[in-house]
Amino acid sequence: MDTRQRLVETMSELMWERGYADTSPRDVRERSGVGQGSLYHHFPTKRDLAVAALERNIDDVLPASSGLEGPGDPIARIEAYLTRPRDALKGCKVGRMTQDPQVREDPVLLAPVGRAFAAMHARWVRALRDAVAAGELGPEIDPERLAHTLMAVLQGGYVLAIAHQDRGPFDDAVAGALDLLRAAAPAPSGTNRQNGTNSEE
Amino acid sequence: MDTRQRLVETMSELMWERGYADTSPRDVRERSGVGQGSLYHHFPTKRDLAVAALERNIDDVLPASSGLEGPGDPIARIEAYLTRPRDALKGCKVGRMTQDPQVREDPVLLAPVGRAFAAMHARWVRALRDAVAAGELGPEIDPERLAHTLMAVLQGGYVLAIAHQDRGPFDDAVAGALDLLRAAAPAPSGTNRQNGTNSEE
DNA sequence: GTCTATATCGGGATAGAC
DNA sequence: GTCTATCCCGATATAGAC
Repeated sequence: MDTRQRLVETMSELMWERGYADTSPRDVRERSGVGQGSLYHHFPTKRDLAVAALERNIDDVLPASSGLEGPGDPIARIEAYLTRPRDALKGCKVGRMTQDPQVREDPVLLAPVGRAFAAMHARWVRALRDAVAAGELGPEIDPERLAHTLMAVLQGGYVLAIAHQDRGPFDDAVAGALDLLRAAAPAPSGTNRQNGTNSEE
Repeated sequence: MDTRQRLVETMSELMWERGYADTSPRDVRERSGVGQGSLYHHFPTKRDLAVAALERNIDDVLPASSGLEGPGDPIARIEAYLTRPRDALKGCKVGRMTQDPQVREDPVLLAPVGRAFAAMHARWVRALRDAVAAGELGPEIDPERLAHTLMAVLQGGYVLAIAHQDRGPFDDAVAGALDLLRAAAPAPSGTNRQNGTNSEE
């Protein structure tokens, strides 16, 4: 791995762990082993390095959601994505940035975050539309809204987990959302949840 | 308002706006107009001031949720609390703390946050239990879980709003949660949502 | 490209007079 | 209780040699 890559990689880690404002060029140098001259050769400012690191973190997180558009039963895809393993106490690499004062105030840093959330939202919307089309969610469900709701459950779940220093609340938040999705499923007759197939009666 | 109060008040504002790590004693002095000597007379360290400010912010936020334990229809109380006016782009005074690296690492600062979330959770649980008891939510609903889910919707809604620099996603997240709650309501025969009273048929 | 040296500034206090 | 002065350190670079 070349120097530039090492810098980006290290900055990405630190931004996940400590955010942008609280990560210093010194921290990056020390963890990466890259010297002062090299750092400022590759990235004229801390902010430039942060932009690269942020893009990297986004590229790291977005692909994980590709399963939402997968083939397969829409609700199963949604459930699979919601319950995929996550380090609840570390939080979201991307969502975290929204709480960093120096990121919030800097359109250049905030823009990629906005784009990433928009891309996630689009995926959610497609999956939820599929679920409505498949009759797994009632027609009264608005996929655009519900997409935001479910993204919020994840982002907020991290907040709860960190506040309690316990991943339980995160898991609860997700499980509660799934309970609600199942309870909201149209079930004209019989509420058998064991059989996910769309048997025609 | 005396000096000490002014310091706490100002620190509270700044912690809401910028968090703990990124707020300096200097910022506090400049906004409050309190001199250097006074500041360190009342609070030996920045951290001590932060603890006081944090408690203040918690006392500011918690009472707003008292309506959850209302009298009145449980689902109406829940809806009223979820839709109460909030400044989505500023975020939660208390939840914000969980993303501040220096707060996360400091048990003394994190503890009040954990207690506040636990208190909120308890209120949510009581309201949701009431809703189940009133037959407004199905018996398959677990109030403990759903409480975390709904708290996460709010906390995560702030994240979405800031990422998009638009309160729309926050409102969507809340509205989507309400849609789901209504869709999940037991409706043995007929799905009339206009009439929220518990008519005995 | 990388190294070492140097510079400026603000953060977070402490000291002691009034 | 409040004021002014002072201190040390780390953040964020810049300079110029190798």
